[in-house]
Amino acid sequence: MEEKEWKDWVHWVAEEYGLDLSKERVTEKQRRILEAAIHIFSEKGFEGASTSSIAKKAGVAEATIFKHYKTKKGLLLHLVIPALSRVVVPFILKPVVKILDTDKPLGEIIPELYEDRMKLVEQNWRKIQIILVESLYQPEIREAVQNHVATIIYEEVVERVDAWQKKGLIREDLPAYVVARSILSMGLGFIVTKNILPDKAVQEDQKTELSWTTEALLHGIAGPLEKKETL
Amino acid sequence: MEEKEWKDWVHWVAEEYGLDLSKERVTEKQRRILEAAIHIFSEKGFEGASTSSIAKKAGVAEATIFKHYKTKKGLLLHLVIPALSRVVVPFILKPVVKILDTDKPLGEIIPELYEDRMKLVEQNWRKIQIILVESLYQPEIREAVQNHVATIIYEEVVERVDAWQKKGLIREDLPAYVVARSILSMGLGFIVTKNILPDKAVQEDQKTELSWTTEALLHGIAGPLEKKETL
DNA sequence: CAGGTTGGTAATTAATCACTCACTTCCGCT
DNA sequence: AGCGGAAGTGAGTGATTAATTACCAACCTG
Repeated sequence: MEEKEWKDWVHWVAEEYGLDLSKERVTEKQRRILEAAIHIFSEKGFEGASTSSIAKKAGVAEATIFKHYKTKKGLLLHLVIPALSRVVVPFILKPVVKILDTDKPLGEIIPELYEDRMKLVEQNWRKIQIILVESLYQPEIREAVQNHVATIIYEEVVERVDAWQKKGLIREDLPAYVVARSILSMGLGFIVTKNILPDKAVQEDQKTELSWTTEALLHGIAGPLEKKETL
Repeated sequence: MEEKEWKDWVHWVAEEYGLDLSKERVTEKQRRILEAAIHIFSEKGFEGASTSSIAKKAGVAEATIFKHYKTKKGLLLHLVIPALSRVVVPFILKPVVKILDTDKPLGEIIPELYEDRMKLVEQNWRKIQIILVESLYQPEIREAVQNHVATIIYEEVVERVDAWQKKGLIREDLPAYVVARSILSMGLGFIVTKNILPDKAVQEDQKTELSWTTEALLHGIAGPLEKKETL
């Protein structure tokens, strides 16, 4: 189902902005334009980046950009759309297969998931940054992120949690969506603190840090004198 | 100590950009310029906002902006600096007094802290958004956020956790900074999901949601069949 | 009321912006 | 070989940009 909605959205954007997404043929110069655009957009932001600076960095005439992408915003969307689908699909599909065919305890599965999701984020960081920032200013991108990325990831996690609850691996006295939010929050918080406070908030090697994080997530931070609330 | 460093930074910025921060006297028109700038910067981003549109929204001649703030960036910093100090100080000072003179259990203290920190974020959301986005592109702002906001908040939380660990309220087999990261992560995750997935990720009234979040934080999400890792 | 400071502005500036046009070059196809 | 369309470009376009100028009016202060 999400597959269909996603294609609808892509099709809508393509029509709205006159993008030609059908031909996958990209010339060398087009590749260089996209690469230069990723760098300059992520360094200066969409509005702060000039098409002339992108052309210069790509070693291409400015008119070439407009030949292929019609407008500056068209160029942006040509970056964003493939990046979204390339991040969404692995986020959704990989955990499913990975989890369904193992019987490892959560204490091992979760840090593994965190680890390769973080690798994905690191590899695509520039693109992700562009998408996050521009989703604040461009409604089409915001809607795509909300409806075609965040929602789908979240629902996928909720579904997994639900199954785990039935197996007794997760507490059943908390709603599945609260548990899902907790799992995602701890991962997000790890990434954020690792990037803005590298030496304060992440002091050991990543494996150790992730297993501590998982331990806190699974069994909480309360000490012996803090009594459990009755739900 | 953080007080001194903060003032140093403000002084440095003021000198670097020729800002006059000494005179607190603001005329009516200056107030309207700042207000218009907050709205337009947060809607279009710094680069996307034109000084002429700010002037128009403020009902002021464009030259008036430059009379007072010298450059467009000067105007930005005149927004950012007071906003930073107005967010930093309550974030740091309020929890200390609030916690030191109560003996409530963490199960009550933590949701209260989350709640009024969230109120603070909501009230200052436009300014916070500007600061976060521009810290990606403007090194001075990034450094201020890292060194004068994030670090200080983080260290404050670590200090609290340390004290709680000695009282037995928090597990002692996890490093204090990991616990602090967990507390901040759950709060951040709550705010983020509440804003991008309002109806999926936050379904009940805020009080209930916060107490569930706290419960997950304090006692974990693991079920009876997930055994505790030996640390 | 002379003299200086401050708040405010209309008009203008040079630079830069996204984008277009007329044109050439390249390449696959028959 | 040669045609046709796509790829690519140099030289601009008008509009908009941040910032400056030169100037006015209202204020204190002595």
